[in-house]
Amino acid sequence: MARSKSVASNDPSTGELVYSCAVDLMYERGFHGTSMRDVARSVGVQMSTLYHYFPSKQDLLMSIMTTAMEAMTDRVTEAIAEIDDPREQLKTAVHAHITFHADQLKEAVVADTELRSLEGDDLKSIIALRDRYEGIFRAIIDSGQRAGEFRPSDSKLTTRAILGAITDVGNWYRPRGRLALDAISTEYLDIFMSGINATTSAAAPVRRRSTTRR
Amino acid sequence: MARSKSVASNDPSTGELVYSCAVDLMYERGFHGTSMRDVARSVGVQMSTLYHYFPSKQDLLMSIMTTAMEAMTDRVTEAIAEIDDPREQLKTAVHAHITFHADQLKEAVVADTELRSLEGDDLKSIIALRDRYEGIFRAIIDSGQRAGEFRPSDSKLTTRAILGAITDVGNWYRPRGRLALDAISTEYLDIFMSGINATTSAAAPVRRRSTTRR
DNA sequence: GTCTATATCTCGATAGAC
DNA sequence: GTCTATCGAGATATAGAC
Repeated sequence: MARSKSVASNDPSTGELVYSCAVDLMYERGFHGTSMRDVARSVGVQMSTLYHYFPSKQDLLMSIMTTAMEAMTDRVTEAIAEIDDPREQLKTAVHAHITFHADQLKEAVVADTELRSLEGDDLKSIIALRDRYEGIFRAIIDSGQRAGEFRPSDSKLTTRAILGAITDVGNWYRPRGRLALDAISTEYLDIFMSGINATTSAAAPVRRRSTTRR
Repeated sequence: MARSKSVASNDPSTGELVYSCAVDLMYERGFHGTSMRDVARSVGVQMSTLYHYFPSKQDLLMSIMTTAMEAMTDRVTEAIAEIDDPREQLKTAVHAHITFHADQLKEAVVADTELRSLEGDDLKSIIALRDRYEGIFRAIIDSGQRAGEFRPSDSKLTTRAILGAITDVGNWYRPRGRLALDAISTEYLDIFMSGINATTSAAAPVRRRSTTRR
């Protein structure tokens, strides 16, 4: 499990390895379930080497969570930047959120679940990033309601319902699983947009997924 | 924060206090973030006293998670027992899940989030309880699709979408919050049943919540 | 930049008196 | 059933050589 000798040219640096091994371990066991000894063993260095790159375990977590939250925010912001229609914006934002959770699964889950391991200013800082992120989705819901495209509802609650569902994808998604990523986000979108009822939308197509796997 | 002297007659026993203080602490800091010393201090006894009631910290967690999962399963099972219509069943099951997360918030969140702190047979045991619980919801979705009341979809994914959203309630719900419990479950149900679109269900009533708080 | 070595503390758990 | 006392392991973090 430890690092092997470099052979190719652009191997990850030790600093990058510390970061990524910490992400792996904290994804599986959580922050408090992961010791700096575990991280060092996983990287293949002595514990004191970790402290050359990060001043403390808390700092290591902050680095992971900040990076993940900002990457996720950038991804969604850029995805919807050129779109005006709220329905298309929501579709795109949901897809971006889900694909981020798929291809940066571990970072995303750590960012989603380790708020309670932070204290003081660190906690405030990440809460601010989270609120900003939720605000993107809520703004879409609000604008859709103002435009009459979405029915009136408590937009904060509606936002939480959608984000709760699509963030949960990180709790079960596995890269080589049964479902293609597009199928997942399409199905979620259908539920949010039209619900599961058969009667109120008789015109809804009976869309069946192909058997394609990614 | 420690226990004060008993005055009334039916105070909780020490064993019950160990359990409930552990739930409180693990809800706030997680299993690995909570030490047996923390629990003992919170109860107001010495650490060795805890081991008179629970043979290990793992066992204490198992007791909490098993109790919570079984209580949640019983609650939903009993709630839908006399109901035949899948739509009514889903409505009732969602309401039961959300109210359980409201009035047994801490136990529920611990049960929802500490799977990764378990190992071996304990892990298998709780996974079995979780699968059985998800199975209740999936059976409702399946029967609704067979009856033609719900549109065809991947029922496993649909179940996860719904459970993901309503389980997330435990991450933000606070007893004296802005929203009444019934308003929360009604809004979630509306989204699952009919979606957020305005156009596909022009007949949908513009239901506005009263300002009542619980 | 990585090592050896260690300081200091807290962890889960137990022995045994009362 | 609760206490005092303690064990051995493992925690975060640092000092200082190379």
